[in-house]
Amino acid sequence: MLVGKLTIPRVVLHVDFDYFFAQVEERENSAIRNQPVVVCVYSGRGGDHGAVSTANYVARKYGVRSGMPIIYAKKRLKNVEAVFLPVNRVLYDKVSENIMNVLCGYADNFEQVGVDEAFLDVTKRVGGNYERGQKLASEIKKRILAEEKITCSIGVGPNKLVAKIAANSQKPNGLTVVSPAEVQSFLASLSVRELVGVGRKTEDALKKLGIETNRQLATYDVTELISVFGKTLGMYLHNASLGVDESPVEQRGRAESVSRIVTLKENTRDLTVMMREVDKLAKDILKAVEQGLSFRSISISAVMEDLSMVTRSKTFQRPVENLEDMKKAAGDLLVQLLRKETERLVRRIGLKISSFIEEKGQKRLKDFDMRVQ
DNA sequence: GTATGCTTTCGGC
DNA sequence: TTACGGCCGAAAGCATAC
Repeated sequence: MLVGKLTIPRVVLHVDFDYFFAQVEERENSAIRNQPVVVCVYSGRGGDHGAVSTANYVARKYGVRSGMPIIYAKKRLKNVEAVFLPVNRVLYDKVSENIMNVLCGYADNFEQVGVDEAFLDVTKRVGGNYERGQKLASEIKKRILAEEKITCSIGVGPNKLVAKIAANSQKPNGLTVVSPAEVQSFLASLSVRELVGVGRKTEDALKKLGIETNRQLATYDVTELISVFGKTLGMYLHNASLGVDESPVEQRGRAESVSRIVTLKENTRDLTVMMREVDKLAKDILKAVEQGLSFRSISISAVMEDLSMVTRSKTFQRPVENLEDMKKAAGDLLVQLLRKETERLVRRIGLKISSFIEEKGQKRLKDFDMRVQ
């Protein structure tokens, strides 16, 4: 108890850019502000084939959602003057970079998550004070609006888990502060599904124990949880339900995987046609991977005509050396996959690499440098 | 048993 | 009535190691 009083609580911010891609488009053309704006990924099949990436809140009012087929969104907006735009990743990435640079300047520790989210540990600069934390969050919102004309939603809490749930609780343009004293009552009534680490299966398993809310999870016997979910997940669930999360805010390293996927011109089972695409994907992936980095895992995925996805992957003992080896492995996996999938046609084809390792020469040099210092 | 690593599928944006 | 991207990391299921 004494320790608790002497320890300064952490102050962590989760910043989430509101309906990011569509908001950037609104910014670029303020005339569309009050109309439904739907940012789309058009596939290579022409017309309105493709899916919705992001929609602004005006469009959401009409039921438009991320991942929805474009044609379906159009139906919902047929009586309204709506704006459909193709994704412009180069632009969004630039805006994201600018904002991330601003955010970075406000943090003791900074962790970017994807293109439109970040965690900031600001404990030191606010002296563990939540009123100052709230002020800082408010200042950050103003600054981002001033510099980049973008609104965001911020959650403030004693750790990443609570900060993220807080940010999610009020959108768009929200600011939600959950001080350490408020954590338990804030979480109590929320579904366990809000916790990072609880997917559909875990949710179902918890439901079987009669647990649906964090309150129920928090009061459930922890040894019982461990006997059902194992030590790691059991302890995690217990702590998370109480808003306890010690994971540090820290800069992420490189991505753990790099993948590309493409929609075929038409559904097929023709290996030659598919390998032509795999060749392009492989080259594209290698271009995107930094020099001196190699990988041990290759995965091929096929989205079938009914949109179900099937994947095959292989992890090698030694790094994959070149494009030829990569294509060979991918081809073997694809053949393997098609031997199992004997009926359905393939609609989309994807390739992924993972299990990255520094190349030997480089690593040794780095280790040596460390040692002589 | 639990931890760890690999494979496959899921889900958020 | 149907309709459907691209990317990432998380989740889940398993096999094997400890």
